Formats: sequence, C-alpha cells, structure tokens
Amino acid sequence: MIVRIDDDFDLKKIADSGQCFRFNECADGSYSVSAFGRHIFVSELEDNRYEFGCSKEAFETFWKDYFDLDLSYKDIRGRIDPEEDPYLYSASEYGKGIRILKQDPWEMLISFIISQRKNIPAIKASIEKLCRLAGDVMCEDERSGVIYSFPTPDRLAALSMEELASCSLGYRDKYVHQAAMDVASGAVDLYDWKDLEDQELMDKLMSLYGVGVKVANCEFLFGYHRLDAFPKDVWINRVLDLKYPDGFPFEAYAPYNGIMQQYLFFYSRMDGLS
DNA sequence: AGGCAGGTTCTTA
DNA sequence: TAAGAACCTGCC
Repeated sequence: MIVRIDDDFDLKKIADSGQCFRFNECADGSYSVSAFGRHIFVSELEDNRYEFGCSKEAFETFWKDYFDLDLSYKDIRGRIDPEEDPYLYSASEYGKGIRILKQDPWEMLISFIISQRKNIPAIKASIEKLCRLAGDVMCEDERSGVIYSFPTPDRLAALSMEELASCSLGYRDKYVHQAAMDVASGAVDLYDWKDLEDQELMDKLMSLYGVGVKVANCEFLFGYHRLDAFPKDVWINRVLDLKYPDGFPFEAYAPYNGIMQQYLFFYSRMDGLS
C-alpha cells in the first residue's frame, strides 16, 4: 500500500544508522526490512509517499508502529537550538530522517551482544550466518535474494557451539549461547520485562552474561524503545570528549536523549571529529 | 606485522 | 573499587 509520510523518514539513513542489521537496500533501490518473523519491501516514491509491500491491515496494525510513525521526530528535532547547541544542530540536520525502530527485544539482545568490538559489516555478517543456519525462509525475491527470519530462542539454543563458532562470533559465542538458553528455558522473559521500571529493567539486562553497560543501553533503547537511553560507544565518547567537554545537556532533551544520540552517532562517523 | 573495531569478563592490587 | 589484561575475527 502507498502511504504519505510528512514526518522525518529516510530509509537509507535508518538502514545505515547502526540500530538495525537486517534492513538493507536492494538492487532496485527498495529496502528489505525484517522483524518479528515478518518481511516487507519498502520503496520511496515522489512527494513524501512510500510504498509498503503489505496490506493496509498489516501496515496499520504492525509496520506503522514498527517505524514509530505516531511520534513526531520533526518536533523533537525542533527542540535543538542552533545557537545553544550548534554541533547537535548540525548532526540533526545531517541525520534528519532517522527514526528509532521498535525492534524485537530478543533479536536486539543477541545482535548487540554480537556487536561488541565488531564493526557494522562484521556484525551483519555474523547475524546473517545465524539466520541462514537457524532461521526460516521468509522471502525469496530476485532483488534481495533469500531472506531468512531471525532464529527463535529455541532454535538458537539448539545450535551446537561448533555451529555458533561457524558464524564468526569469536569469543562472543558463549554469550550468545547463554542468552539463548536463558530465554529458551523461560528463566528470562524479555517480553515480560517491557513493563518494568527503567532502573529495574536496566539491572535485569546488566545481569545477563555478556551484557555490560553499552549493550544494556542499546537493548534499552532499541529493544525496549526507551528513548531517553544514551548508549556510549567509542564514537559517542569521542564526541562527548571533543564537543561537550563540560558535559552533554541531557536535561534539555529528556525524554528523547536516545534520538539525539542517534544523530550524534550518525554524524560522528563522517565528521572526522576535529 | 601490529593495531584496532559500536565491550565485557576475569584477574589482580 | 579500579585499573589492566585477555579475548575471536577480519580488515587495513
């Protein structure tokens, strides 16, 4: 179906923003998006219109929420004062169109456990191998090739350590295995955690094997859509050190600091940070 | 060849 | 409690 979107919405920037690893541009310029065992192609048309390769019902009940289309990122961006915070303003102009997707906490947990000390292409490669090994075919199309679903906790927990090792997880294989066992066994119920208070949720996440401050904050932001979370990776730390020596004004942007983090992260990777 | 990449755990003081 | 080392793998 065709949808007109007047708010910030840039498929390429979202795909490259580092929050998602199975959101890819296809040969024809459309984007392949996978989430919660579903898959669609989305294409940009003229005049802020987009074609979503799904029914109106699927769009209204699922994808609209997935893309967080009820929240005005334009308004949130408008809070940034170019005089007060020129660096963030530049970053937000550059990153205009980024949105925080409402992704699956299970997929995000495993994805960000894998992400530690890896660059984005390496993260994507590992996840792709996992999906081929333990996911199901969701789509087979010449523009995208075969698309597999993200493995369920049961399927991932059933993989041997040799199979996990074949996905280039390196020393993270034991973290992934443990997380899969915890969730598959029911000892950890990620979906049940969504109603927890911030601090309690953060404590639970930090208690997982292989999950430290950075990964927990990514899970918090991208898996639970807690938009005030502000994950600090090497890029963000460089920005904070160089551009915010007196501290980042978190209070000015609450409860949306996570969106500001995305602009800063996206911008920092091209800025050179001199 | 040696260093580093969207960190975390483990060990040692 | 805090600093330092070790860790898989792939790519400069």
